[in-house]
Amino acid sequence: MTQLDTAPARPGRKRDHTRDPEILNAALDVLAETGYDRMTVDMVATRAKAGKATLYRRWPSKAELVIDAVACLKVGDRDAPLPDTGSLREDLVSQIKPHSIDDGQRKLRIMTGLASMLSTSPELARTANETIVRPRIERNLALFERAVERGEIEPGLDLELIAGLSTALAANRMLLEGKPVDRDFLVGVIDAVVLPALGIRADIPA
Amino acid sequence: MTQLDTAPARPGRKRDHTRDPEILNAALDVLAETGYDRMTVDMVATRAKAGKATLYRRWPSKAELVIDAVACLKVGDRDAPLPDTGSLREDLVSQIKPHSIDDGQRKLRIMTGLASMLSTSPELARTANETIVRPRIERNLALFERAVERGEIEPGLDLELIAGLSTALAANRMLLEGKPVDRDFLVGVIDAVVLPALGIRADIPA
DNA sequence: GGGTTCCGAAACGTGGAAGTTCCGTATAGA
DNA sequence: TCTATACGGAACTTCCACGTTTCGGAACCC
Repeated sequence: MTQLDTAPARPGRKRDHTRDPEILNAALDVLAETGYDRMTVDMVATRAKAGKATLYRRWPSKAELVIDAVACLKVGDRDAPLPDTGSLREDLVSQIKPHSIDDGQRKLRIMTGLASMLSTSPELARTANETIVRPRIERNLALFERAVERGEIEPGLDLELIAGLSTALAANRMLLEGKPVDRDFLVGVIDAVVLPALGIRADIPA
Repeated sequence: MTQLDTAPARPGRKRDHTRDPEILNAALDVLAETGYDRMTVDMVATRAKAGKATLYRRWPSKAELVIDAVACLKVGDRDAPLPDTGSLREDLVSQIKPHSIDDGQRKLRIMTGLASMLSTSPELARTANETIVRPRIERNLALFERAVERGEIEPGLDLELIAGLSTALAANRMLLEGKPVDRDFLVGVIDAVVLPALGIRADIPA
């Protein structure tokens, strides 16, 4: 019905969409550092070495820019192969790599920056949940289910709840206690909470 | 040196300090509902049926008003007697009362509203931690230690970590999943995570 | 009772950030 | 080559919330 239906061929310079990821990444960085409310569009533009007009040409508002940035957030090592050592503990621990820790810290900071919006915008809450926390939980669930098939843990447990333990505790530690989420902490959570909840006694107590 | 050193006796109407708690409570309500950045001093004044000038006569800025409100937050049932049923599970479950659930939900929402400030203001982070989350953890720790003395759980566990499980999971559930933190959920956390982490097998599986 | 201060309410000044427009330059289509 | 658009950069407008001041009235001390 509109003139754009049949004639989208406009003259003039085309938008350089290769810059989109840089802008969205800059938005995520500023978001992680300052939080949604204190973050300004100027900060994002400066960080991305772009003009503010360029940003508003592509996203209608600050809110939509942030939503898109979260939605396009690199899913991290989703495609990385799941470890399969035959031992659930080894599988879980082998997932804790320096790269994975840094990635997790950044995502945690992004979630913190979004916190004030999560209760206001259900759409953003759903997007953030699906792109940031779900992938991590899904990986844990996959490891758990393989352990069930091996007979290492018994069926019937609330795996969903247990798979979310590490992220919840990590968020708590960083936000409230202000302590770093390092390898020792994550291994400690696995041994002290996750494995016991799965019915696996700590076999390396000393 | 100033005239206030020796002569604090000023004439005129005195400040009605009985209104302080109402104002601080209104501030906490608005904070829980809208979050720190979207909260305005006008909202607090209107909610408290007070003038904005009255608020600024007592607190020099919005930030200090909020800090004071959090610091003066009613510590809830800190003085309520600890349950002592002889069974750790009974002790933990008996703490879950309707009043306690509502109180916890409100405090969780306040923490959410503060989230954007926690990483900015260490003073506020410490205050919020001490008045909101620590009391709950301390109660759990006390119950745990009595269970250690009874021989119900073995010593040497990371009780500090385990005592913070329920609050961390409750925050996660409300903020990310948007589901209510009700009695069933809290009991489920105790049975599926807390007690196993303490080395107590679930004795009521069926 | 006079003077001083507090009260709630409303108007006011100010700064900062969202969103818009303009500029000079660069790039693509006709 | 000419025109229309995108680009980075900066000025600009608009809006909103902090924080201040003013006002009529009420409470308290002398």
